[in-house]
Amino acid sequence: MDLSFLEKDTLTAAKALLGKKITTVTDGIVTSGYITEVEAYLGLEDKAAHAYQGRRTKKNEMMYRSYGTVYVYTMHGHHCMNFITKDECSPEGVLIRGLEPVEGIEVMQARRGRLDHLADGPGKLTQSMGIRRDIYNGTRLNEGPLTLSEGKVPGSIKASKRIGIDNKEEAVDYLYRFTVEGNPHVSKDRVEKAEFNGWQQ
DNA sequence: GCTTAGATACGCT
DNA sequence: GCGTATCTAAGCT
Repeated sequence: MDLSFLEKDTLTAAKALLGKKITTVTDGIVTSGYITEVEAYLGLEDKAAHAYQGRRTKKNEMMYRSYGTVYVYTMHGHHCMNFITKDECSPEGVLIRGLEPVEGIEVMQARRGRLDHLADGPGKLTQSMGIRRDIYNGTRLNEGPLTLSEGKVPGSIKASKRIGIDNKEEAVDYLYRFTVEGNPHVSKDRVEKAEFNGWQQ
């Protein structure tokens, strides 16, 4: 699919990613899901971002690549995945935080060691889809093991505060987290489940 | 079902 | 050493 929507504005790109389908092939096994939850991280001026004030380290180097790059990092023994937006001068990206599983559900269950809550959190979805830093970090969408394609369209999009970024002063209040309203495959929130999981018909 | 505490390990300094 | 854009299980209701 055409990825140029990732080039312009990160907040718009974040919302546009909701409903898109992610497909991974790890160890020859296919898994896929629709994106239900994302967060935007706006580089230089965002105190919660890894690249705040142009901070550049080995870890966040991939944030300084152009749109369509995959950035994976580890924390607390888990992996988190971002899709980079914009260009080399704008270290911005979108953290993928939730997926509604579609294909390879049995594999996802095996990788997670449980039957549900397979991808309703950033560490959970990387685990169930086999996304590891050593394989995926620095790859590009649709040119490597990860494919982005059209999927569903959200009925309505809900904006909220980002998760897990206490101690980041005013940045904690930015409404840079976006979820598909009524979809249960999201972290934290208590969701009143909607018809069709909140997707347009 | 909800809230909380503690485990966790990796990359970077 | 230390900080971390997390997860799980326990304990309660």
